[in-house]
Amino acid sequence: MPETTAGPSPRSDARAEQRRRTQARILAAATELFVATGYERTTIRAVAQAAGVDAGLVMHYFGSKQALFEQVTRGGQLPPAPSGPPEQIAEQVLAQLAGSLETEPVQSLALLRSMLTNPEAAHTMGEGSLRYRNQLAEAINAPDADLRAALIIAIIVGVIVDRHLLKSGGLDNADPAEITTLLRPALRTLTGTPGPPAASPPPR
Amino acid sequence: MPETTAGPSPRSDARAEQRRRTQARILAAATELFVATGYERTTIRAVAQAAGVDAGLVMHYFGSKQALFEQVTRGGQLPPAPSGPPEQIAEQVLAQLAGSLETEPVQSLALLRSMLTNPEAAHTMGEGSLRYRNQLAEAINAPDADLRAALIIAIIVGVIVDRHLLKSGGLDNADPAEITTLLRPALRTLTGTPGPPAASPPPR
DNA sequence: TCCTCCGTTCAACGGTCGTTGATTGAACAA
DNA sequence: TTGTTCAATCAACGACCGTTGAACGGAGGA
Repeated sequence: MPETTAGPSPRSDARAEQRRRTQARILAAATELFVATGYERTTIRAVAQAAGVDAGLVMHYFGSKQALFEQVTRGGQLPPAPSGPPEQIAEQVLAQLAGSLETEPVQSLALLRSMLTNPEAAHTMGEGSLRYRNQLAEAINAPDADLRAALIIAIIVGVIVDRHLLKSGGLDNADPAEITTLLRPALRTLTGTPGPPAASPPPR
Repeated sequence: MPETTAGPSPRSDARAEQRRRTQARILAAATELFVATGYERTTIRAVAQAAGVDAGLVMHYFGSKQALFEQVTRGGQLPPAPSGPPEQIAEQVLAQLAGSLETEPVQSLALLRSMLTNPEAAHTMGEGSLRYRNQLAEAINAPDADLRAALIIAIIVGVIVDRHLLKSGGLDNADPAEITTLLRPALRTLTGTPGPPAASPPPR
């Protein structure tokens, strides 16, 4: 028994390093498979093979398939909800969307794809989404702000689903800048655009 | 052997009637389960039990689980793509969306939910969606009509997914009329609204 | 050196899945 | 009636799943 009770081997331990590396490899393989094929089709054995280890080791480290999935999605944080003056909300949402279009937020994708078949995943994302939506609604000063916020989220979800999950939707390979440019006027009709009279002159 | 070779027993056959009824019951149960839980979690045994028959009978009538699924989604037809003057396209899309918000198009939902986990389903809907998108793009006269059409579809998909599949999205229980009212200006920014100078005066 | 720890593998379990083929029993034709 | 057809059931198969517990083997401390 070691002398200190306040930590797992403070000295440099080659085995602990190896353990961490293997865990990370398993987590990476699991993330990739969950995103690619969803919760149901992803098997512990496939994750283990992709990580180059035995299936039993995955169980030993993560306890169960469900726990592994939760560990994967734990890393996927929603971006901070937009705030500030209403005319900037659309810009913030568009900026976040642009980021999601270029570099895939793999954890969120795993959650999104899996929540359609896995009730646990639906619950996990449902909570995060609710917080984001409430903050978004708060930033929109309108009597129907809740519905407007829900629609904005629905649009974002639709674009991400279309691009990353349904590969044949027509938004794959599209330029993120063009997408945001076309989406800007549409989102502004939902965020309020209160003050300025002539907001978006259509190019004609 | 009957006298006519041109049809399966033209006289009233109680067995044929019973057979048709059972097949319909299986198909209804399968549709409901595919929509509710997706392709992977739907088992032949569960379908059979919900229809009050044996699992073997489902196989005998439909051949395989995949064939049963295709039979279910075969009935789900996309609405005719909008056409006519650009300023009416948004209205036609909104009208179709309103219909989808009130009475669930169960076959399309089964496809939509399952295509996120089942590659075959993704391919099936990908074809139908492509036709719809091309027609929609043709009705929009703009250099980036293809991308605009894809975005319109993405928005519709997002709204339907949010309302019917992710139950916690904030669009469930929302009034379809309110949804379409809020979505109208947003869609008009995508369909073009070409001629008239002052198209949509924001309520102020 | 011997002993212990621990990352890792291995074989196997109970269960469920899609699928199959033999079998039953009632409705039909003769 | 007798024989045939066919909707429907039943038991079982092989495969794969998540999960478990015993066993192996190299590294670290004595």
